[in-house]
Amino acid sequence: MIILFVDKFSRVPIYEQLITGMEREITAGMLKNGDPLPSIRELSASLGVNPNTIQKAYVELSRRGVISSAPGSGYYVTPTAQKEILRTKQKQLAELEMTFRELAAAGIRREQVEAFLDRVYENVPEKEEEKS
Amino acid sequence: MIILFVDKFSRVPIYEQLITGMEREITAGMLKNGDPLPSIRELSASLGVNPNTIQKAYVELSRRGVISSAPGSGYYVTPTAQKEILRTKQKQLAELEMTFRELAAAGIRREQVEAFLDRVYENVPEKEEEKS
Amino acid sequence: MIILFVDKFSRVPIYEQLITGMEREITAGMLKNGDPLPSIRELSASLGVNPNTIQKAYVELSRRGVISSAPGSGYYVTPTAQKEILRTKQKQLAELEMTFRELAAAGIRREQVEAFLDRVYENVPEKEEEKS
Amino acid sequence: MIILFVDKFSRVPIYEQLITGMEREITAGMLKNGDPLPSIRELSASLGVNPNTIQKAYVELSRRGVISSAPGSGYYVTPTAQKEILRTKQKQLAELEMTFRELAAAGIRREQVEAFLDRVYENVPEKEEEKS
DNA sequence: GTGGTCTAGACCACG
DNA sequence: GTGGTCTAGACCACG
Repeated sequence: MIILFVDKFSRVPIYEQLITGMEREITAGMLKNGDPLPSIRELSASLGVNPNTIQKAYVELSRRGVISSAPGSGYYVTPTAQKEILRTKQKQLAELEMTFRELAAAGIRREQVEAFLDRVYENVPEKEEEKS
Repeated sequence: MIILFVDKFSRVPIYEQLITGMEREITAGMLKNGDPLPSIRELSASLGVNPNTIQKAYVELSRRGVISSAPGSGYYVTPTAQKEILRTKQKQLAELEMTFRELAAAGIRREQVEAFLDRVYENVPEKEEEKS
Repeated sequence: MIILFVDKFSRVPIYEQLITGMEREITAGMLKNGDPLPSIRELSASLGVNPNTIQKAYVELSRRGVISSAPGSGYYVTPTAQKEILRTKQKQLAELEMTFRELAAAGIRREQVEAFLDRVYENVPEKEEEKS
Repeated sequence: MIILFVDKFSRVPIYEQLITGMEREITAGMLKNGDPLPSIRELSASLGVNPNTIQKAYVELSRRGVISSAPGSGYYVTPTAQKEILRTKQKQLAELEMTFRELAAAGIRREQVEAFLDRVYENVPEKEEEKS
């Protein structure tokens, strides 16, 4: 059972929230290689989100190689999903470099960032190498 | 002499670029307590940006307590500017917690983040206590 | 049905009149938690006020936590709207302290202020506790 | 010795601050019937305020009958100053009626306003009838 | 000169 | 449809 939430008041577009949510389901192992994704109309109904918005998220996830559509039978998780997600996350990290330079320049010390990371990484399990 | 650049084609709104740029000028010590900012019209002309856009940035910086307007006379850096900037940057860091949890969950290991931080913090001078 | 009036010739800026008017609608119970506000274009048309001016008011109300924008869908009254409005009004009262000290110093006696308050508070209903 | 302060960062125009300040000097008895006001150039120098701004305040105070100019010899306090000041303050109070209605409608209870007035009126001496 | 407000109109992303 | 950003240009009060 997939659990996704969308916050329509967020400045993050809903389709991006959907992408992030699906990626989370996959990295958490709730959705595995070959598993079917909920149909667009199903997810649209359960989340109260416009079908076009679901569609947009699915198309983008397909573009990234995380999911794939089998004509007539919906979307399913690809074998390379985990790897592709990791790749986009690494790109995201790289894009934060300018932001962190600003933080550092404003006086935020590395120790504070380390404390922040301690919070983030507590309880993060060592990810065994899964080739999925 | 203030050096600001704006990229009109960036997906980051111009007024946000201006806010970040002014904050950088202040944290870098190019603009100090009591210093006047360039007038709206002046900056508008030198950057080729509409005065309304400059004003939007100045108003937001005022709201944050970084600058203050003396109507009829212009905008000035407040005594608490450095502190207010640090405060907003700390808030920005806190808001990145979810993002980093996603990165961690996707398999980005702490060592990789530390390498990232090494790059960010090389050449960041120890900020001496400035009381002004 | 929302009833707002703006006086274009007032020395009070239109966007401030809009803020006060919306707050009045909410405190009067005409707009409740979760209710959508009129869209910017709609209100612009019905009041004969430029959309930018409407937006300026909406943005300030958002900043105060009274309303919230759901991009692509519109603005909505927040659950905490009543509380936030009360908070800003209390701040407004506090800011009148200097003004009243001047009145008192000039010889306006407390009895006269009490008579003034009698007029203000006649017909003000006891506000029952509304949890929403 | 007259003590006036102006805050160039206030949204209250400087010339209004000057008017209020002069009225305060008079109601406090620092300036009495017939006393000369500081010359415009003198006050301009001591406050660091544009002479035109001082002039504007003096003209408005003259209009209200609080001060009067003797051609060639500057401005002085009129015999009716106290009375005129009281009159304008009463008008100011009346103009606050709408504001207070909004406060009341938002849920600010009369008891809270009374507490506010307690603070304002503590230490306000009973003003004996001075015809000046 | 300065900032503050407002209009008119355009273009964009998002749903 | 919705809001968000931006430009161009005007007018005003204030100093």
